[in-house]
Amino acid sequence: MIQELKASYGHLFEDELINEILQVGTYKEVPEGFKLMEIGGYVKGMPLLVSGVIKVLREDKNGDELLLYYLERGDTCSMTMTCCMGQTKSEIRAIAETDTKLIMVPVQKMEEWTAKYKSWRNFVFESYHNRLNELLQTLDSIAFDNMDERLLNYLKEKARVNDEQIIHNTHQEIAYELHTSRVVVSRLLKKLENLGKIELHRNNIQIIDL
Amino acid sequence: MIQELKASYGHLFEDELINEILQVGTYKEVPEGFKLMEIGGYVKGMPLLVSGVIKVLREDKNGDELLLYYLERGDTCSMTMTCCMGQTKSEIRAIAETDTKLIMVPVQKMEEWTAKYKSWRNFVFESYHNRLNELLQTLDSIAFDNMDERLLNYLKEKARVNDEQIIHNTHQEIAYELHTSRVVVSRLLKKLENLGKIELHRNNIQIIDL
DNA sequence: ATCATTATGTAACATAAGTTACCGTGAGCA
DNA sequence: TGCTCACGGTAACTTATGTTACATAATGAT
Repeated sequence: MIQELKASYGHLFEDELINEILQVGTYKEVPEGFKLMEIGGYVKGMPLLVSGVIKVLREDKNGDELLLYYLERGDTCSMTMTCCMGQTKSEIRAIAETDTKLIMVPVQKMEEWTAKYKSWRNFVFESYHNRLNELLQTLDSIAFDNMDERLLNYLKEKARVNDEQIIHNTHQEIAYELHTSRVVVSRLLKKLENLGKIELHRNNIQIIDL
Repeated sequence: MIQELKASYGHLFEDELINEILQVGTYKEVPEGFKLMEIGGYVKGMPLLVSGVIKVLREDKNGDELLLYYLERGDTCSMTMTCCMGQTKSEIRAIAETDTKLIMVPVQKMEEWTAKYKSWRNFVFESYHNRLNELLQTLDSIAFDNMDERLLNYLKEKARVNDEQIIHNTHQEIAYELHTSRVVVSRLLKKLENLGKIELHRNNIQIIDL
């Protein structure tokens, strides 16, 4: 755990804080698809992401989803922080996009460290900053872009976080995360294929040139 | 200034912090329509809202706007906070929806007080929490609702923050804040009038029963 | 090999929203 | 009074997206 922690957070936190984290934090590995947080659920710990990717989703009245953003190494979940503090329920769902390693820190420490460590304060504020900006970007995309642009962004982002030129998803799954229908996704993907930007295969999409 | 501050924040902050705010803060009154923050602008102070309403807007590539949410008494601008800390530019525009009174606090104090005062920490975190949730609600509305529902929400929210049953806006202005066209707004407003929910007049809308 | 299941392709149609155009009305002003 | 102009009403049309339906292809299980 100590190597993992230092590798991802050593440049951010002073040694004393690193030691505190080691004492109270618990190391956790979760497989792809693991649900880390459910809407309406209470939060007991705050996750520090060591490796892997977590996708954060929002749900509509019918139970359908919408992808908000990804969390990556060095990130933490701001929603969790706010929830911890206020003892309120989670507004989002968090699912491991890939196999993921993380360190869980008990909620109480969060407040304590904010007073005690400047580096922790910076980390927390920067974290909020990043999450707010990512939410804004998502909102831009939904409010201002057509579905074809959103799909293109989705493919790019997915390829980036997974560091792969092949998207391992069905059209149905993509439709679900973009909150649209399978037919629409198939239609637009076919257009992208005809433009030579991607190649469509069963269960996966090969990115040629986005 | 001291009465204003105590009235809006006295129950939140300890006396010592109130005194610090009085020493370094500057009292400001701005008229309706005043631009408090521009996209791309740097932030020198953090606003504590004493009275009035501020609307927070996002801009698309073409320079058209979208209303994100309102700030009210007791609120502060989380975007400002994050910007201050990171010395980054503003991602949003803030305009006084009504005549507004506020106290501006220099950025440097923000960090200092976070270490020093528990009540300030709570205030800052709660503020982030509220803003994140409001952004999520806005996002829900845009991602999941049709324009008629968004319009309805808009009217309700506008009536609420201005504490009035008459909306003093042209259809064009409403269209602008919802990021749609005047014709669409007129069309949907007429529907609402036919349903007996509102009455349309020149330059204003009388709310009957939303 | 046969069959069931799942993924994808595609047509045909429905609907919400955006666009263009034109008109009437009321407010303010010369 | 009459002119101008901003505001709002509405028709007609386009486009993006959602929906339904069905066909075909790939996969895996038996």
